[in-house]
Amino acid sequence: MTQARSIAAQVKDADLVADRRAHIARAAAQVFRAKGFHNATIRDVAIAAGLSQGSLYNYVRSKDDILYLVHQDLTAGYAADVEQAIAGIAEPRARLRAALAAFTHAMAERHADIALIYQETHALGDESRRAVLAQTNGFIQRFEQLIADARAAGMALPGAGRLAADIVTFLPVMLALRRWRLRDGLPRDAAEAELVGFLLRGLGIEDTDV
Amino acid sequence: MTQARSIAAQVKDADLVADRRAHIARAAAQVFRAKGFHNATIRDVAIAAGLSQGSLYNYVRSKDDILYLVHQDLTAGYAADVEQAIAGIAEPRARLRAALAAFTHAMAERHADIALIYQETHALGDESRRAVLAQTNGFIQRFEQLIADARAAGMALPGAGRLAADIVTFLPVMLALRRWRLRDGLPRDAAEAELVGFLLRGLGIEDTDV
DNA sequence: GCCTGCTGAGTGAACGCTCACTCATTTTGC
DNA sequence: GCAAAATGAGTGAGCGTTCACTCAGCAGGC
Repeated sequence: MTQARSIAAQVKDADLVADRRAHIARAAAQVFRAKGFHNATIRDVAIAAGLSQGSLYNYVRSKDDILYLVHQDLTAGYAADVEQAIAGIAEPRARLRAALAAFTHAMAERHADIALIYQETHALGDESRRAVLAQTNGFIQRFEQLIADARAAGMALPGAGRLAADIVTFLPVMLALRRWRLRDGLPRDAAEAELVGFLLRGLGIEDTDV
Repeated sequence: MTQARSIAAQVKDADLVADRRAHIARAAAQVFRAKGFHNATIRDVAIAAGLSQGSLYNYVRSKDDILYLVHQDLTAGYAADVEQAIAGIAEPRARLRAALAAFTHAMAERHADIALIYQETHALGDESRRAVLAQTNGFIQRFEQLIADARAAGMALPGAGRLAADIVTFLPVMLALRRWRLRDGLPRDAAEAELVGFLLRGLGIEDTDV
């Protein structure tokens, strides 16, 4: 499902490669957030990562590889947030609710990274993009399952579960992509709460449930 | 509100300038959709518009100006769709419902343009971006008004109207930004209908209303 | 302890190419 | 005949990528 694309490295020490790539992904995300992918240069990334240009190319074959590493890292980041939030919860509707709240919170918290993903995914090469979308697809399917379970436990969702999973994993992205407008509105946690409320009503979970 | 940024032209005939700019915007949108803003060259745009590079620069000062024209044109496009859809409807809740349906349909219909906007707005220069966001802001405020009217007429919206306007003008964008996933799901009109239904439930409008 | 040779990561100047933008000249049309 | 508009070769800056070279650290022979 989450078919990771493997990247050949010049350097032979596998642990070193993994460490450096993680480091490169963090540094590059910072640079890309600040300047955008296209305006950022390999030199910028190398400096931010504390490497020389040449050395950088020992861990990565191209600028596209770097963008791919960034995507992988960020996507894994918010997915982990959600997993952690539902780890201890068994009741299906409470579980779904917790997942929605955690995802929504992650979108607000990581807004700059999320905006980066939505702006630059199209800049990935075909192979990289496919891999990243497969990863995202896996995440959405996780919600499909959560919704199916909640439904089995009595949630009155009208319509198809597949589209519902798309909706609940998309609306919260608003907190990242509409930041220019939301900055001047409600305080962040109030906006998060209202958004989750909207999603629950849309799904047919009454506030009195659970 | 929708503060248009004025662009100085080399050519003096104002009508000619307006005509050519509209033409350039359409041609450029086509090119940008196909190759992305950064990979598209001024040459590409000039050829698509049937102009020489030099002539293009008589109507536009920079590549940024072109992207700005594209944004203006596309944003005005879906806004006009919505206006047209609600033109003859007086009852506030029916009016809101029609606006939601029209906007949702426009997002599906114009998915490639919408994806372009969301991917490339960040590539605009500061001044251009501010102008474009002001234009979008005006559109969202239109929905704020529609929601306020529907509320006065009895819609049971919980929470703040400002955020609700953000939500209803954001969720349908999913039909453009998640096309890679939705393509394999429900047929387009079924997806649109379900999405509108979700929004109405979220807003507190019962299907039995109106 | 010391010398020698080897390994492999690190370096950054240089290459080759692309592209936004300019401008001297030509064409158009009134 | 002249002002307005169109032309497209030219310019120079910028960038991803490469590669010939450096050098720290280690193994092994004596």
